[in-house]
Amino acid sequence: MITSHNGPQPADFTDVRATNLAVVLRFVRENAPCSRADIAASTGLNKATVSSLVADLIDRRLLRETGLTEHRVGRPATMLVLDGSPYAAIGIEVNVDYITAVAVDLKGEELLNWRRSFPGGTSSAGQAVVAMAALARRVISRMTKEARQVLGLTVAVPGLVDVNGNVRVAPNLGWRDADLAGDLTKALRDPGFPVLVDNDANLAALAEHRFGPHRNAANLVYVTGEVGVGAGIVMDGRLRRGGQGYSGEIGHIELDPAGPTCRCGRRGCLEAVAGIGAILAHTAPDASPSELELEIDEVVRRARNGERDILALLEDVGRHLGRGMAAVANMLNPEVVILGGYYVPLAPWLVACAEEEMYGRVLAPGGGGCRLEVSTLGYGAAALGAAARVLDSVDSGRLPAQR
Amino acid sequence: MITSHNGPQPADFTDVRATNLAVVLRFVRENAPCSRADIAASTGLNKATVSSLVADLIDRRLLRETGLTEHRVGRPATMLVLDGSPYAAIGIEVNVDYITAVAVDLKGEELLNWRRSFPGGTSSAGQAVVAMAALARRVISRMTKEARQVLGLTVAVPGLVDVNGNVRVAPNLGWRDADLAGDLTKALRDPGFPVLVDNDANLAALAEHRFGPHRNAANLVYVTGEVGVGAGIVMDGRLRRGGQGYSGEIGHIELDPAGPTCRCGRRGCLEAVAGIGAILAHTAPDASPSELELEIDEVVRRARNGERDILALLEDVGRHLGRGMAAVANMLNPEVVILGGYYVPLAPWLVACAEEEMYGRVLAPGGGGCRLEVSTLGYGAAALGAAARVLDSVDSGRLPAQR
DNA sequence: CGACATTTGTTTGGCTAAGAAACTAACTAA
DNA sequence: TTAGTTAGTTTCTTAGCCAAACAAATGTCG
Repeated sequence: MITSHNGPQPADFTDVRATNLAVVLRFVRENAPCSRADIAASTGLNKATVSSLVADLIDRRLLRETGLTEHRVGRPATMLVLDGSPYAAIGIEVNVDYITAVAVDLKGEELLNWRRSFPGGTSSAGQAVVAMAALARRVISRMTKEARQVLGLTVAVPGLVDVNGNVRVAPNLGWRDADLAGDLTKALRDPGFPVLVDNDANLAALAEHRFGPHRNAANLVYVTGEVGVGAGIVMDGRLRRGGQGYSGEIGHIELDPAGPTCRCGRRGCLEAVAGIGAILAHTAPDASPSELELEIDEVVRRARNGERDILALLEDVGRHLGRGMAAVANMLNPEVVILGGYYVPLAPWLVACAEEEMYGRVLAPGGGGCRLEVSTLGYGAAALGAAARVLDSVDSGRLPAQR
Repeated sequence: MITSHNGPQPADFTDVRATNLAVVLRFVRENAPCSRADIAASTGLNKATVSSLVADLIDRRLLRETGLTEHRVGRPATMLVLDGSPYAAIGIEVNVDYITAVAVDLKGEELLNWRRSFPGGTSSAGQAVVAMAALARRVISRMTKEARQVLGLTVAVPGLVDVNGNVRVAPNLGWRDADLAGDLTKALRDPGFPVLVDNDANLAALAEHRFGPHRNAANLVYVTGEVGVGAGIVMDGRLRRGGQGYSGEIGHIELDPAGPTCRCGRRGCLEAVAGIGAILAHTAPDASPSELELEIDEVVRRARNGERDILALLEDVGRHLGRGMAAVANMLNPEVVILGGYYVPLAPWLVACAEEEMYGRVLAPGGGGCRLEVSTLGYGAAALGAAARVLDSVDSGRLPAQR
């Protein structure tokens, strides 16, 4: 059944074509190498239709024929695979102390991953645009040199990004009301591909949804573990941004009215009791943002050494985290909640407690089938998701123009 | 853009037709009376296509031509309206002390609204099926007498209902693992229309989404105010049920580890500090479920009289409720949170406090545009939503067969 | 080895349904 | 009466899916 998801929009033949092109593309992505006959059999599309769709996709160099099948009864099949080579999707993540750029091909293979230090915490949005544009230009020129067409660029920002891609507030960067997408487009002088901006947690969720081990889950939540705690929500296979794009702001869910003071001014917020800050408040109260990674390494070292107070601290944080995740699981019933950011290195000491708390608090029998897992995508999840955002629009049928 | 929302499903012409029929149907629902020319102009469909679609819908008696327009320049337009008369959708709500059945026509006009007392709290699911089937048969025969074709029947159950319509747990009814949809279909002996089961909060949310004053909101949350507190979540225009169908279980979000004990055994759950039970625990600790309505009336009377202790109690509950709703608003960023059930009569004394707490706690600027409102649909919201569930499948293109 | 079975992918023709443009219809205004 | 305006239909074209026949390439078995 076809359903337009942004209100009553009529459909026509080009929509059918786009839908079916996307179906074939996604099928090959998941089942490569496969033959036209496989596609027809599995999708229910007619063989003739599949041939036509595949021809179109080969013309656009999204698919490529590889060799034939080995000895079997009947005519050997021509196998098809994704042809990543002529395209690239760019994701950029801006953060307190660095900017990361990644480029991936259609398959999601990482083509480059550049990190460049940048004083995000003390720079204006304008300065960030200049820095991002410079980095982006280098990435674009590298891609061009490799004869790849850039399909799009998405920027991941730690903060509230509205549905139009304007950054409303980015507390750690000190930005307010910045039209990042517009300014960056201008700075790149009409680059000929879409430039988008989205929240980092949203994009990390997208990365998990496309590349992670739980990519089959239609409902998942990604939780960032930085100084701030945010979430990206995928429900029914798509990112859900809410009315204005501010969904997933779980950091200030109040878990304990008698808890410690949060930087938002209230008490006992999830962020204050289970954020990375809650750990560092005990171990390195004066750490600057750029030292976070080092400090966390130190916490990991001490936990490995079995230091009692650190272990107790982590258990405590884990329990609070579990309580917060129980709220998430109760409200959204996702298949999986994925912990990211600095929760990843700390996971060995956090997750058991968190899981126990969570499962004990989820109302649905068997926890509603919701698991608590740790991200395997590393720190670059948001940048990777930003690139995935570009691929998503290809997957939903907006194919690059024919050669 | 067409997007199939349950995985990669190919599209063909019948999908285009179904989509466009649904577009026209929805347009007329929202803009009746209107002419074919209006439809073409607003939807972007070609005039010829609209004529063909409208002819089809008139054939199926979903639309009807009314008179012509009054004197204007040019040929007068034939106006179109929804033709509710030949169809009916049935919604049934089963509860602790009664079963409600409503029937609506295509426009959502209520055709009947029958309430029948039923000891849900002490009856088995099997007994409930017998009672529901008896009631349903009377409704069906009444509809048949009125020459209406029944398009479907949906049952609203206060409890966890999985994605297949099985009731996993319904604490207040004492049910577990009941295949209500299957059993009711059997009891009705192959009724020739779909029989579905869903959670009451989900369906009430659907009722608000279709009939309520905020029907334009693509993102809304409906909160039940009964002994239990649950939510139905609409995001991007559709009900979001989560992985197994258990989304919206906000009643046991833990707001205060030092709070009063909840019936789930833990402390400080939203339900325990802001549920209706939290009020009655102070005013009528021994009330049985069937006396709830009376007891709430009594609370309203005393609040109207300005009794200090009652007002303080309601303010306190309102503040806790506001904290819970802040968690909802932060996580989902809906356009509106709608309070239902017994919160409605108590709203005059609850909402101001709740709003204040909520707005103060929502991180997004301006509360993320999220308002707190009170349901205007009355106690029958879930039953009405159950009927709306049936209309939804018509609206998404599954039209009844041609005459 | 050759006839036959099996499987793949293409070609042909038919059908559905949307769109463009011309046309008919029914009115107002002057 | 004539011109202008808007509504809705008719006719024709086109996109694109499907079914069925067919061509191609291989294995199998007598």
